[in-house]
Amino acid sequence: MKEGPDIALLGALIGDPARANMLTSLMSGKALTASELAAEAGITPATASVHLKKLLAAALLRQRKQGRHRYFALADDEVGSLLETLMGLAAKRGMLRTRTGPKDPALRKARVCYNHLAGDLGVSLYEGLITTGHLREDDDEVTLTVAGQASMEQFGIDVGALQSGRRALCKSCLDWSSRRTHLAGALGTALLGRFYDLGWAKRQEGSRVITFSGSGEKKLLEQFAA
Amino acid sequence: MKEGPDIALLGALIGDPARANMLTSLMSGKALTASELAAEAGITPATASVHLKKLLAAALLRQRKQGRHRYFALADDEVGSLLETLMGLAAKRGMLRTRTGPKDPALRKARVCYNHLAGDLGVSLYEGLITTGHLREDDDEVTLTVAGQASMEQFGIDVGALQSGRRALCKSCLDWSSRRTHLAGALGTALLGRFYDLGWAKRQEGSRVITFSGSGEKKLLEQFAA
DNA sequence: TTAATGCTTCGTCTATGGTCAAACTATGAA
DNA sequence: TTCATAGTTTGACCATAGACGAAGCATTAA
Repeated sequence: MKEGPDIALLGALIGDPARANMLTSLMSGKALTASELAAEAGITPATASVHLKKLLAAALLRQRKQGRHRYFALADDEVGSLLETLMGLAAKRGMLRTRTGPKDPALRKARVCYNHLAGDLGVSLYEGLITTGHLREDDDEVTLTVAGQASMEQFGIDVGALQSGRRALCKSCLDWSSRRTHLAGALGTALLGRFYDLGWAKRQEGSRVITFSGSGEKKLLEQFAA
Repeated sequence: MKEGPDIALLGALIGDPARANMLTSLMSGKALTASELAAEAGITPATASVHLKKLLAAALLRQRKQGRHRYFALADDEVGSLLETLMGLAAKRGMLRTRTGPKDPALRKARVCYNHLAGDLGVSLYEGLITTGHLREDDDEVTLTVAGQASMEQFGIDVGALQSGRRALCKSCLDWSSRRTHLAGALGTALLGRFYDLGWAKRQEGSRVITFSGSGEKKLLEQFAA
């Protein structure tokens, strides 16, 4: 038996349905209160409190006190990517949650995946960037080409600043609704932010759905998926 | 509650210590038998069997039957990367396993697998026989060529007698230490027997380790892996 | 102060699921 | 054939941990 990191601890943490629901809800990047998370998981506040305590202890979540509320959010991007990886694999294996709820086609079209664009539009964006030569895919590695960098700068994204950070510039992320890949990483986040700034899209309150205006969607496809 | 992939299922699967140990052991890419995995996890074969069944059902592992053994390996690279992500995060969070155990490098070099030679030397032998045209591989079928038969006769092996038996003359066998194939079947057994007879190697008492003399190893490689 | 809300802690209950021994099946060797 | 080894299945046992209600803090508003 070798020594090494204990993945069982992490797995068990994610392996409880209530906690998994909480984590999934937090993948939008938005911070939620303890009560909201309890409702999201379908448990009483008392039980939720126990779960949140464990998630905090493992540093999967961070907490911010604000008045009588406690807001919880994913601890960092790494936790987000781990959850994304898990969802991708679960989707491929056909492991779907059975609990029914409002079926949401909007969620399938465009939503935040942690903090970048996912859904059909996210996939279109990604594939458009590939075919137009802005991105290159080699063996699961995704890189921004010179032409792509120029195009991004022109679109109002400071690629140099993004590259200087610790975070990977480009990363592919498996989309669970369409089972195809979309763009994650610092660039993915920056692009989504720019879409907000330009008024092309905005996030629906308390949901992971992103609503694009008619013209916004059109411009997005023209610009990147032509 | 939204619909989506069920990451709790995956998490719970990885969250059990015994299963986590098995998965971690398989991260080298090597295939291991059910018994070996049981030992790795520190549980009885019965319990291991239950766990392996679950991991197979979730398509986290794939299985290859080989004689009395069942070799298990990670299903694909995606499972591997998920585990790596988990280990990375666990390491960063300071979640470390403490259990330690011995690992035998001699076992890795040369050992008996049933009655034939396995380990690095076994793999070298097999690959040498292929490249020198003594063996031919077609779609998991392994056959001795005419040139190979002559060479074996010259080496002191009565191929005709082996062929008359019920047992298959040549068979490939997956090597767990290098995850490559080596030679099994009647010919594999006969070759190992000849190595013993010639004094090139002998079997260590009460162990699966085979010790080759310096000259024996050299002659083996000269003869078959030149 | 009092009341209301948000959340946590405590005590208890319960069920899920991991564990093993023993019996059984399957494959190979003698 | 008979024996040995590898692995699975079954059934019983039991520990873990997730669930809730009630009570206890903490913060805000009046």
